[in-house]
Amino acid sequence: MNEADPRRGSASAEDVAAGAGVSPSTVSRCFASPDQVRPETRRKVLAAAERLGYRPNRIARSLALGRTGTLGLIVPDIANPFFAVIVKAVQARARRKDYAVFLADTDEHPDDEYELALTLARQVDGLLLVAPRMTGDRLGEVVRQVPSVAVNRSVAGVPSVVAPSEDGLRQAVAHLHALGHRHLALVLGARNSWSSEQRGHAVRFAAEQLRVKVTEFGPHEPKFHTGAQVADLALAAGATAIVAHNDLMALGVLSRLADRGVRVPDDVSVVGADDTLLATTATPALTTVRIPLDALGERAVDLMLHRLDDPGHPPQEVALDSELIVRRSTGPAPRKDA
Amino acid sequence: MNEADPRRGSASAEDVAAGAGVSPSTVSRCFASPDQVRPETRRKVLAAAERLGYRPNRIARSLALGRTGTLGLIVPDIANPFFAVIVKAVQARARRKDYAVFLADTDEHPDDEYELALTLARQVDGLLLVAPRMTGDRLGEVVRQVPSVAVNRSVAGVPSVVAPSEDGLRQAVAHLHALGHRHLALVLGARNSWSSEQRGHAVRFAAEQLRVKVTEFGPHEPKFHTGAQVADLALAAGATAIVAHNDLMALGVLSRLADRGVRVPDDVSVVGADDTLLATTATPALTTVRIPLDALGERAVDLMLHRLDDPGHPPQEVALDSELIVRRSTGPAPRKDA
DNA sequence: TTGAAAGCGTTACCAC
DNA sequence: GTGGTAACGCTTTCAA
Repeated sequence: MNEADPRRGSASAEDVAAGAGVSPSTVSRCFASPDQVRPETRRKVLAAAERLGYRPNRIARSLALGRTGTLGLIVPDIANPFFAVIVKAVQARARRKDYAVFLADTDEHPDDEYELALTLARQVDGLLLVAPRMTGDRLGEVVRQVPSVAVNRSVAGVPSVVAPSEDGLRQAVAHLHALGHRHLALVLGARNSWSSEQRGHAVRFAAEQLRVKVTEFGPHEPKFHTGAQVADLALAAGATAIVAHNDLMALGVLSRLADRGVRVPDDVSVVGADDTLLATTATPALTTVRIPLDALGERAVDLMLHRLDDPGHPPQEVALDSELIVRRSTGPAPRKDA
Repeated sequence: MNEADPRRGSASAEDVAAGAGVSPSTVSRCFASPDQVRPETRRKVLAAAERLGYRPNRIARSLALGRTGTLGLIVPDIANPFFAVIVKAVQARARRKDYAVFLADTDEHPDDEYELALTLARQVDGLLLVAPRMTGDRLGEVVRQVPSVAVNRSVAGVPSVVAPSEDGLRQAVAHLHALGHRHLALVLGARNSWSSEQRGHAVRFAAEQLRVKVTEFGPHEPKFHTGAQVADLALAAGATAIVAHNDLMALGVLSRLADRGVRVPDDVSVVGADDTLLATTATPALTTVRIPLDALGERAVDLMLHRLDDPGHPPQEVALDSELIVRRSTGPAPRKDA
């Protein structure tokens, strides 16, 4: 390596060693454990490193150490605001802890998810599986290969961090009940979605307690157009409030209702879930259940790192609270006799 | 390595070699260039590999090869739908080409961006810089260290892929003009935003050609609430159509208009830009200028890979077209005498 | 405190 | 076709 040419593939520890008149070992120590080297020597080395634009090669270090300083992150769909926020939080947290993040988007494809997990397994220290859609068996296999943490899916034996929407949804049903609604439509999400099932349960249970009638629709792909589709069915069923699996579907509902001239919240109330950007910017703004997505991501990283430090640790499940955020899209139920 | 224990840190090529009664070299060849090894031998090796759950260690391979099979991707903010779509496209394209993606979110912080780029430089084959905010000097430095492609920023000497919004905005103005609008409000974005200036120019120019009056507002932080704020001003100025810097601001406009009982598009037409998820899911759906974000991401990867294959290639700038997408939020101008 | 040398798992070159 | 060997850049004993 030519000193005057600090470009691609640039200086190695050996170059720096030569430049500082020390051995490569010492250079390594200067970066790994600076206090094991005499201050004067360290200065010399650091100067040479600076001059040569030296940065330790993480690849080589990984090979020597057996650790990569990298976390794998697998999400179903980054373009989904829900996951985007989690990704961002994970990214930020990991970086604070000096970890890089390998990102993989499965496009909601369970098979790809499994393959990706297996591939990533070998090149990361830990794997963060966000809302994994793969079967429990496969998940188990992945977990056996690499330290993993599941986000937003609870599986026995797998450390996970979830945000049960029970609290928020219970609040939502209570809110609607208080407004006089006695019949609500429940719009389910994807077929294999753990969170959809869980949300369904929560609504059903809360409604039963309050003697509110529930008509269910779905499971459906949690998309805008399926929301729109369900709006008509919900209306036909006579529901005065619609609780959607997520904000996106709620927006679909809103859109279709507007097309039909049905007023929100005067004629029908609509509730979303997740409190994504979509909910705040909708017209009317969506009443929704807020999931602390950033906290989800952060806790997942923390759990992972904790686990890496202490591999003997038993699997742990972290649960965060959700809460109802009331906005314009919900209002008093229309009077029957009106 | 115990044969019966194919778990973490599992079998190496040497283990497989032992199991198959061949040398490590042969094992390597079986995966790198299978046709250079006799079918029978290959079968033996593959069987042993299967049995041991062997997968080549990418880290070690990277070190030996000097290539990582990884692309670095740096974005200002993943939670921004605009960037999220690009990330997704890059991810998908890279994976098709057997590249993994290292993701870094800078949180719009130019200094972090620079540091991250330098760090990533050593562990990826190429760097994709999306809308980089760092200074030209630093950008140059990064580019000298690692093959890079800039997305949505055009810099001399740096290969890049950009999508000027001129076309789409010209179409937007023509569209409004054809509908009878003769006075439009132009809502600018951030003060130092290259794209805001560029978009402003495009609208002004097109409007001048068609003798459409333009009243400008801003520059403003490109947020929802600033859009809402401007709506009243635009109305007061007598504009019948509002062209916003991006979809988010357009939604702000929509929201405020709804609050005031102003109908869209009957009383006022609204146009956004970027065609993010927000535009499609708005009520009414937003007429907007589509930037082909996925194509932007894909082309960036292609450009990168092309460059890696042929390092002698001169920097190239790929420009993609933007186009107007007409949706419900625009309609005929209200008649003056009505 | 510092240096020499072995090793991490793979690939590539050169013999056989 | 296949095996031996060096090399990738770093960390880490073990001696000095």
